[in-house]
Amino acid sequence: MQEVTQLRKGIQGSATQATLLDKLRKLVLSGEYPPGAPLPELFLAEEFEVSRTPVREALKQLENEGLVEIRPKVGTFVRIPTRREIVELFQLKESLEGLAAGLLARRGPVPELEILKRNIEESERAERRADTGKYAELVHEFHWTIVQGSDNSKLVEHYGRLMNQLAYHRIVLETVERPARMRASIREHQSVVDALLEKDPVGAELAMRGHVNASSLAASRGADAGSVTGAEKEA
Amino acid sequence: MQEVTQLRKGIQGSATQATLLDKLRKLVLSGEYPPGAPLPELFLAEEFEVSRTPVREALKQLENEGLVEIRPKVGTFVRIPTRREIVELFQLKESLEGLAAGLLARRGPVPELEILKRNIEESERAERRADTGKYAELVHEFHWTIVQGSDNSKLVEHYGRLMNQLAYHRIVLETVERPARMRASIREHQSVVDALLEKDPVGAELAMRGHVNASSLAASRGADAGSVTGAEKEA
DNA sequence: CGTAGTTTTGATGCATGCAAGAAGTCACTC
DNA sequence: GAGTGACTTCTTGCATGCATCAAAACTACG
Repeated sequence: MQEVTQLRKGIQGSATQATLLDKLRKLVLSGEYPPGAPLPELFLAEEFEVSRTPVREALKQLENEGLVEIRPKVGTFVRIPTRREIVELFQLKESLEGLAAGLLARRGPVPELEILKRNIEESERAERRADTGKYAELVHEFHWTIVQGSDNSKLVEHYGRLMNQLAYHRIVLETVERPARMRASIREHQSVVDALLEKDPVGAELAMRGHVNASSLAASRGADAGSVTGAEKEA
Repeated sequence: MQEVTQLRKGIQGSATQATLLDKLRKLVLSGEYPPGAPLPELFLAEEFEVSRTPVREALKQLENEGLVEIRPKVGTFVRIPTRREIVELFQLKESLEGLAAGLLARRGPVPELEILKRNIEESERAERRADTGKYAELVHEFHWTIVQGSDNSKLVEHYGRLMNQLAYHRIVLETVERPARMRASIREHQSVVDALLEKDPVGAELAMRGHVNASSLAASRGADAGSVTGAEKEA
């Protein structure tokens, strides 16, 4: 095993660490390792055919991102999220996306606007086809486009962290954008774009915040309904 | 040296790592290691009388916090901040503190209000005495009290990261709350508290954002004036 | 004198050994 | 049978060695 590793290191360069972190993050986010599951360094090291050292570093990073909990001298575990945290994260989401929309509106004519318009059209098609998978993907894109269009790298950075923590709760949230809300959600997207077209920062921010808020309300209601049932589906 | 370390480990438990991280962070934030300075693992290891491993972990953490930059296979360096980043961070600060003020206003009667009122009184005294040190400290406290009063742990967490990155730019920013702005700043604090007393979330948020925005404008103007001159003062 | 190729240096990235500690297990006592 | 104590096991935390690689220094050549 040692020789194999050495070889791969020689070939791949030091992309090992970043790759490893990504893999681990994906496994936690997807629920492959469910909340509460232990993540022993040695086990993961063998799993990924590296030594404990890079695994350790990756785990520390994940702890920093809020996905796992390291109990000193005991072990690392996938964090168990609380409902309260979800509410808190949605409050943050609202604020950050509102900021992004406002900044984007201030930027004048930007390519993002075309992308958003097309996104809405596609969303409508997906809604008509009742293609919830495609729809969810488009929603995700819509929000990210606005954030990245804010042209504020620090905002993007913090938003990314936030979304990682929220994506982690996707288990709970996947039931969210259910058909009943899809139409309303699209209308809200449209009004955000309208404000952007009119270069109205305040309007854009308010529209965005209203939208996120509405989604979050639907989300928490959804979570109340069937929270645990969908937990193992993704794995 | 090895035995000494072993001993200390036995005595102190595993508080070593957290302590080390704090020390390193402080050294970077204070400018002891100025922007651009290299941070070789071996050097730091000897400096703190530990091995490279814990140093490495601490450095990775600092990279994650945006304070240092790790160039693979080359080395770690104290990050050189750009002016643009400062603007970006202030935009985020405005948004997050606005959110916090709004949330706090929604919470009804809370002990934080008394703290804030006292803070303003003390600030006025400090202003009359032209005690800029005390005044800066009070401003810091004011803002943190509001954020922590939001009762949103995730907000506090993200705000903390943000402020670390901003504190890092303190070198540039310290010239900010100059006497000319102190009185205006206190008035703005007062209007925030007024809105809080009236349990007016929207008003509180707007007041807070207006205040942060005004500070940030003053800050960037200050930075434009004498940015580099004060750089070594703090070290 | 400038430039390309080569060597040397110095730092990181990873693997591994060892000690310390926490948690669960088992036996022993009352 | 229940509770308490020692013990075993499993895991982390840290130290250190070695291979790798980037960049600087040096040399030779045009």
